[in-house]
Amino acid sequence: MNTLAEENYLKSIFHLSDAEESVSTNQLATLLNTKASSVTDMLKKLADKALINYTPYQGVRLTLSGEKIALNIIRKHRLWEYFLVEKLNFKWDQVHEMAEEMEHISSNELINRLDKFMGYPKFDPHGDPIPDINGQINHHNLKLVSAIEVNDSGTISGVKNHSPNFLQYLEKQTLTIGKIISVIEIIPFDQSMILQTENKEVHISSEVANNLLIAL
Amino acid sequence: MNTLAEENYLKSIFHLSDAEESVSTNQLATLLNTKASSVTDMLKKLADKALINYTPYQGVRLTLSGEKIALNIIRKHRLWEYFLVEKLNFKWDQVHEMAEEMEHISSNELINRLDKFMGYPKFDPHGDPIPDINGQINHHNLKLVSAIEVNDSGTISGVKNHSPNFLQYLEKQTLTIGKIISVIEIIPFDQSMILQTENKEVHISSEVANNLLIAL
DNA sequence: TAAAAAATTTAGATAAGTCTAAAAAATATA
DNA sequence: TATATTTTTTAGACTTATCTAAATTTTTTA
Ligand SMILES: [Mn+2]
Ligand SMILES: [Mn+2]
Ligand SMILES: [Mn+2]
Ligand SMILES: [Mn+2]
Repeated sequence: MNTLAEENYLKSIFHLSDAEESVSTNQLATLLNTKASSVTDMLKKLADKALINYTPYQGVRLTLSGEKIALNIIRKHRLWEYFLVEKLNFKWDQVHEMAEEMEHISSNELINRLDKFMGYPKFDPHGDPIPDINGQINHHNLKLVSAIEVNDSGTISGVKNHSPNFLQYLEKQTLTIGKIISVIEIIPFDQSMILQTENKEVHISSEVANNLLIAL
Repeated sequence: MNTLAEENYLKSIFHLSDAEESVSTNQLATLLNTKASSVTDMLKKLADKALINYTPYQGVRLTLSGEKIALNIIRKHRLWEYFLVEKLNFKWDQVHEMAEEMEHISSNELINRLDKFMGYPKFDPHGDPIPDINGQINHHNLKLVSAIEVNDSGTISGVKNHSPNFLQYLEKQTLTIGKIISVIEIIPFDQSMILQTENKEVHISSEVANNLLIAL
């Protein structure tokens, strides 16, 4: 199988990938908190294993088999996060680091039984979709709160930033997954927003609005 | 903290330790499926970290802090095995390899919550006692089935061998943890034994009797 | 479009954990 | 108790994943 380091690279390439551009060495170095030269070494290894398409200086894309592995790791990560929150009563800001370790437990039989045990959840505690056993993801159409307008309302459904600091702040403002909000006012000076939540008015900065996802 | 390899060495030293003798390099090499020279290297490292007392050529013993770490890993191993059997419905012969990986998940908060979630079980699926949060073990007094006599009876409470082959055999003979048996006859020629189980008579070899533990 | 800047790769080192082969120490045996 | 055998350690090498510094390629900018 693949080493822990290889799995982390594949997952990071997946997260950085989009339809247009390929993923650069520096993007990976930043995300993985390592040096560009280390990334280059690993890219050669992953290319040898046919998990990525890599042309020196041209960045990298996952092959189909690389993407399959990445999706399986993300599936494991999100199912373990769900387990930690729903079964062991952790808060949503406490589970990411643990899941970073647990996602590398190799048994697929284990993860499939865990999935069943929890009733096949579709989203993790941060609103991210959980890939099913075949790697299928249930995308839903989310917008950044910063991109909606006064009087628009909807359900908070995801976060772009997963840092404990941010998640704890949202918790305090009752801006958590599933909560319904509407936009009362947008301050032109700094693009900060005044929101109506289920129980109070909340004033959020544009940075916060830029990292919060909503289903209209 | 400690690496995965260090944790596995500490656990193995613990399992091989007894009151009298210290653990030898070769014993460790055999159990860990590695070479004696590799063991020597690691023993130096663990001694530098004050986790073992090591004198070249004289074998090794855990220090108090080494033992604490070993017991914590064993606690994790056995709690995860319990989880896999009781919550995810694995059989007792399927869980050891998975637990070998899961015992290295670092969070103690996680394992303590898992313990609570499962109702603080005292024994793992193989009858082995689960150390509590302070490393205390609930020893109970078990005898090898090979050491008891005709007409003795008791409850099957543990196994010395954990191989899937052996466990599957026991399952087939309904010689599983908690079952009550009594000795009908011991064949002098080969020390094999005829046992009365709850629903049938079973004839077991002396090898089997030597790996099965009973509470009288 | 040539020079400067930025991004990426190569070269050479290092640390952890393993190995084989050889040397040294401990133990068994005659 | 000397010699043979077994056990253990040492020496030197290899692999994985990382690093720094230097070289190379690409991109930007004047
Ligand atoms: Mn996460
Ligand atoms: Mn998540
Ligand atoms: Mn086990
Ligand atoms: Mn067990």
